[in-house]
Amino acid sequence: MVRVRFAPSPTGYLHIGGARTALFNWLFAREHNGKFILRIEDTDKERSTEESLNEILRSLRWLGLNWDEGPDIGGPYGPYFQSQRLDIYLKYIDKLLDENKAYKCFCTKEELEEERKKAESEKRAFKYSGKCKNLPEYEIKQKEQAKIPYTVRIKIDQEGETVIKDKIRGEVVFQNFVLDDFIIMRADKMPVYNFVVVIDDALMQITHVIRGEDHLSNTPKQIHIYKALGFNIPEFAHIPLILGPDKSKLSKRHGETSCGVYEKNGFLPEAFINYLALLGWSPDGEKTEMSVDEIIKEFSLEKVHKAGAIFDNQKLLWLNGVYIRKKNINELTELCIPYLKESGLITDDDIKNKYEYIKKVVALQQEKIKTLSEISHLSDYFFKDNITLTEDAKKILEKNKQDIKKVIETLKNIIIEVGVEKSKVEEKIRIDMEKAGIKPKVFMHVIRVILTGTTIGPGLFDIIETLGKDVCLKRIENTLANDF
RNA sequence: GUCCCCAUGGUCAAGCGGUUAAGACAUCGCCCUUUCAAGGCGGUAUCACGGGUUCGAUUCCCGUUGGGGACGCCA
Repeated sequence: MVRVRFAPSPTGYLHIGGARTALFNWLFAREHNGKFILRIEDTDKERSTEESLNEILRSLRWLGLNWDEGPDIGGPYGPYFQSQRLDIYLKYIDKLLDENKAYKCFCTKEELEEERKKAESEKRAFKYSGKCKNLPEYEIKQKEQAKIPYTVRIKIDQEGETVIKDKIRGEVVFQNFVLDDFIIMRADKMPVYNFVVVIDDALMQITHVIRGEDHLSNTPKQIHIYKALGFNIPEFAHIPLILGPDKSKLSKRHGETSCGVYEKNGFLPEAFINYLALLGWSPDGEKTEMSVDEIIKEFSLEKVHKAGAIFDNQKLLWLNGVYIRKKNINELTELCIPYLKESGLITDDDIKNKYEYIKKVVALQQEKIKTLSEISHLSDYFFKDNITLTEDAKKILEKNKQDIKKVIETLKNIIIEVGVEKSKVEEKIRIDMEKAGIKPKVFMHVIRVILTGTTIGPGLFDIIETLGKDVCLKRIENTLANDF
């Protein structure tokens, strides 16, 4: 049975890199009918918050990455908060101490800091001196009685090498002498990440550890702990990092990295998943639009790339547009309504009373919007009483100054006479404008501008029909009042 | 600095010893068109470098260079 896990620490929102790590784990679990486990790494009490936790869970749910065991739903290997597993960790610390595989270290932070500086000035890598490794028993007792704080270090045999079997990178070899007797428990009795992660993965029966490449160099440390404790070593898969445009690890300084913000900005989860899955992985390089089911079916760790991939907002935006265009209009309307409401274009009453109108507007904009949030600024003239002209719109009027009055009056008569039904009004406009000696390009542009205030938008006759007779006539009168 | 990982167009990427080196995004033309999109057609653009191995290297090996990551009593 495949068991994988995603283990975020609740010290902030779920960022893009985390989301993709979660996604790859989830895909692997679903593909193999395994379990996807969510574990919260909240041993850093200072920085962990409840809000962060909720935000992370929210984003995972938004993406549809459902977990089989986790903090909110429990499971047979709980608890799923590391902060609730302290006694377990301490038990294993004691075990290593008893078996003489670890020792207490009374060195202070200051002492270590000095050694570290010294190593740096001598241009060599810092390694713990091993000063406390062979303290005589009586000295340890003495120090303990004197309540001198201590950390616990694991003994690392300097001979030999540690081989990581990685499903993506093959065998990665580290010489053991690059490691020192590293700390596994802090002076405040809190075990460190590299220790607890091993205990949890072992006890939770994790079979495959799929995580970011930034953890690759932690892995030899963890393997030593697995071995010291006699645990089975899981398979590893270190996935390439997501990079910013400058090719360094994607982070805040590259711009927006929070999943939650992508949601707010009107990205669709299916588009986001599709894009993320194809970052660092591709089934054949051919497919770019894939449903979640297809991705699950095709996913394999062996086809994951080794090199990091730059996050390309532009391509994500394009893909989001593809998904928006594929949405059926009822669903899309529902998705757009919150954005229209938030920008003050519609009220709860409008949603009840003018639903069909809203839907028409959304349908007209469907092929233009790349994110849901774009619906608002593209559609304001459908909802506002008074429109304002953009700079480009003003230019159009300026350019066609001498014809404006004729165009508008002709239009007014047409609407009064035949109404606004698309087919009728189009035919009539074309005929009457020609009679009046006005070129299509001129009247089309002028009408668009006086009805919408902008030079861009859906088809003109769609606009007229959707706005309706009253609104069209009102905007015509307003323009005539301006006296050209 | 030490250790580790990586290297096909601007970006995502196919390729797994013999190819005119796919495809997508972006970009640039053209078409469609009342505008903006969408769509259609076409163009520009890639194997980091140097050695091997081989009849033949983008592909295998070794170096160089370049990029990245890790080196905490953070996770």
